[in-house]
Amino acid sequence: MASLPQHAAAPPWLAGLNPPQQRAVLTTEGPVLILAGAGTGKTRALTARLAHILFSRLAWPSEVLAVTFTNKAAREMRHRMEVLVGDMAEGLPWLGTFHAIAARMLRRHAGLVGLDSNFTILDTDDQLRLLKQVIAEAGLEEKRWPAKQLASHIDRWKNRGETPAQVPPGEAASFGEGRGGALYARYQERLAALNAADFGDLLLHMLTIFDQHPDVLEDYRRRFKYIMVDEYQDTNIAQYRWLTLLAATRRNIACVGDDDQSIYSWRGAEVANILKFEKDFPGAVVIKLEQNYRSTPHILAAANGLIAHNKGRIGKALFTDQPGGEVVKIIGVWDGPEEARLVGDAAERLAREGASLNDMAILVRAQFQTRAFEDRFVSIGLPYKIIGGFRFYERAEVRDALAYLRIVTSPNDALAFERIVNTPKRGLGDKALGKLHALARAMDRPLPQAAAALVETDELTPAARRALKGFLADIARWRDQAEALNHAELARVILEESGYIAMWQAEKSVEADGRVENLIELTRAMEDYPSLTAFLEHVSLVMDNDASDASEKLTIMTLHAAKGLEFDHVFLVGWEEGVFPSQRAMDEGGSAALEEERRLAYVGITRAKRSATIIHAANRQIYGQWTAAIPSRFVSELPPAHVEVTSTMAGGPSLWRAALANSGAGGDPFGDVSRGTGRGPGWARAAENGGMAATLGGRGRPAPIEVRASSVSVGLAGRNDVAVGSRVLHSKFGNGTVTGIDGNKLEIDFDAAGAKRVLDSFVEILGQ
DNA sequence: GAAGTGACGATTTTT
DNA sequence: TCGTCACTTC
Repeated sequence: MASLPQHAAAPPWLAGLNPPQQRAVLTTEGPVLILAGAGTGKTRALTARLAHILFSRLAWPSEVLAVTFTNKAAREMRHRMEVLVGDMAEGLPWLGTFHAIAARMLRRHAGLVGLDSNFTILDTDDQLRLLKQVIAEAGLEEKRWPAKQLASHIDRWKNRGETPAQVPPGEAASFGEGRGGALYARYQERLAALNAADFGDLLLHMLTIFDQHPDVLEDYRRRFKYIMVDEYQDTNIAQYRWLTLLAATRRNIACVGDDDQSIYSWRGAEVANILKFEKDFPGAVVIKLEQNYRSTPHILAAANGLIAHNKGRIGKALFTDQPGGEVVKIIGVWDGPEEARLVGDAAERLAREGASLNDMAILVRAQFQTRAFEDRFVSIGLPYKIIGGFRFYERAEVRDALAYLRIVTSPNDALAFERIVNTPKRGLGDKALGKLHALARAMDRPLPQAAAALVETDELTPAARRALKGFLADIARWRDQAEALNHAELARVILEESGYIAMWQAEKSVEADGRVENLIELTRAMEDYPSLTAFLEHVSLVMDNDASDASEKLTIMTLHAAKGLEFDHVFLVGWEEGVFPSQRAMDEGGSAALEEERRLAYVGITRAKRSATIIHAANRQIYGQWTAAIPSRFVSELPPAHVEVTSTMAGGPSLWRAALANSGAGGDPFGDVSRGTGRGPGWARAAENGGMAATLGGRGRPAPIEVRASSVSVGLAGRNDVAVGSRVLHSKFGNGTVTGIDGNKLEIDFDAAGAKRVLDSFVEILGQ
């Protein structure tokens, strides 16, 4: 208490903040909605606000609830707090993701919902396997009623905070011959029996506890003097209810968000939450952060102009003090491969001019678009990384390894047991496992206990019995060793002795090598945690995979994954109707979905600090079909004063102008393409012999340099310098011998990577 | 229990 | 088109 900030001098945490940011920091009492546009220093204001509360002794660190969506955001906030307030940040026990905080709470009150405080947190994979069992048990056909679909229903219900009893009957009936609700209820029973909770349960159980035990709620209400929420536009109904319950008495809640960046409605996020904030919290102060510190004026103007086409926004307009800058480039190209070539060239040019590849990103709408870029960059040797796809802890081998660890720490973890009982193969097939399941059900005991009983009987064949007995003995031995060994060491012992790592080492493929590496990395990562339990809690809640790689790489990722990031140079590719905005999204969600797609475009543009390049192709291969495409409607929604439209096609600009003026059907130049030449192999040939050019109004352009569709006949795209037996070099897989030729595809037996099919344009002949 | 075959379907993804 | 998954076949 010695040095309370003086009112006369501005406290240090306000230094460098603009007036609205300062207001966001200083308005601590009562509900506050901070509308923070892209690049307006949101995190900075949020951390300063937290520092202000702590330094001004308005609350102790343990009395502040600060919630984020991702671990990354939580980590970043904690890190910034450490810089601002030093040690005090360590005492911020309630800074974390919704799930991490809810899990922490739930462990304290688990008994109130029939769980033990050491309950396991299931991930999607466990959840799915459990649901499969529930569906099978109900006598439903798995084919007609896929577990995945039930999982998404249950997810949706949980996102809305609905227990089985609260699901609207009509909706519950829509799955499994009217039994959706019963299946949900049964699933919850099974979870309770397993002493497990899925992600959705973490919050749902807390809501149940708050409803049924007002004293618990009251306790938290008293504790949290200040509540802060990041990315408020992404909250779902359960999170919203959880927050409003906690904030009800003190009403010191500050929500930060941007309705224009709401892109997760398909995951249960309710933009409505942010739109109705003032209604929920009468007297709320609304602060808009609109000064952008990231992008140049043209980029901002383009983004503003685009998002202005959305209705139902709170409304705000970003501005910047920055001068000058380039306009947003819009480039029309012939097809996907050309798009990749163009981006590759542009990236190399920027790199030559001194830019770092780390400061460039290609943003795609959907994962399938990454492929063309990967192909191109592999062939020209441009370093790139693709963000997304499988995360480290979702990989099968990592999950198997974790199951081994789980079965050692929690003897009754049936799901873990089931996962690895026959991995590696121990000769325990369907028959043996069937008996095991039957016994477990008859005994009404967890699987591992049934296994212990089963080996004492003659039920199993001698071989199976021996195998199961051996496996149980292994587990018991590891459990004993757990006390003596450090947990990372224990993990290594387990992976060795179980034969698990040997199983992958025995397999000669690049994937298997990668898996072995992942297992080694896993045991290494364990060393960063004090105990096995701490590590397991970490992996169930902190599923991110920050592969820190020092080398410079161009980033390829989805628009969704790019939210919150920034790059000097951004390439926005595939801006075609159907691709972006996504046809599927629009089919499913109508005009609301279109607006969300537009917000996604807005997020994309606002990632760019110095340059934004939008590309659209006239022809695109989707699911193997060549399709003529017209430029995205978003292209024509960009304010003309801030963009420059070009095309790489002869006679292009005028055609594209026509397309821009009328991006609907009728007048677009590519309508002719689809009618005139159809699709498939014929297309490529037409392009080759000029037939395509003719349909484009006689102004031909050279055929695409690299038509690589495998449907193109050998004579067109195949190369004649390779033969079976040729030694070749591939930029990704190294040296190998050609074992077969199929058009422009080669079958190659790589020395290191094994047999693969690759495109001939990717290999270099080494001589016979 | 491995390997081959045919049907199917295919956004966005965090925890 | 291509990858996944369930199911057949040796």
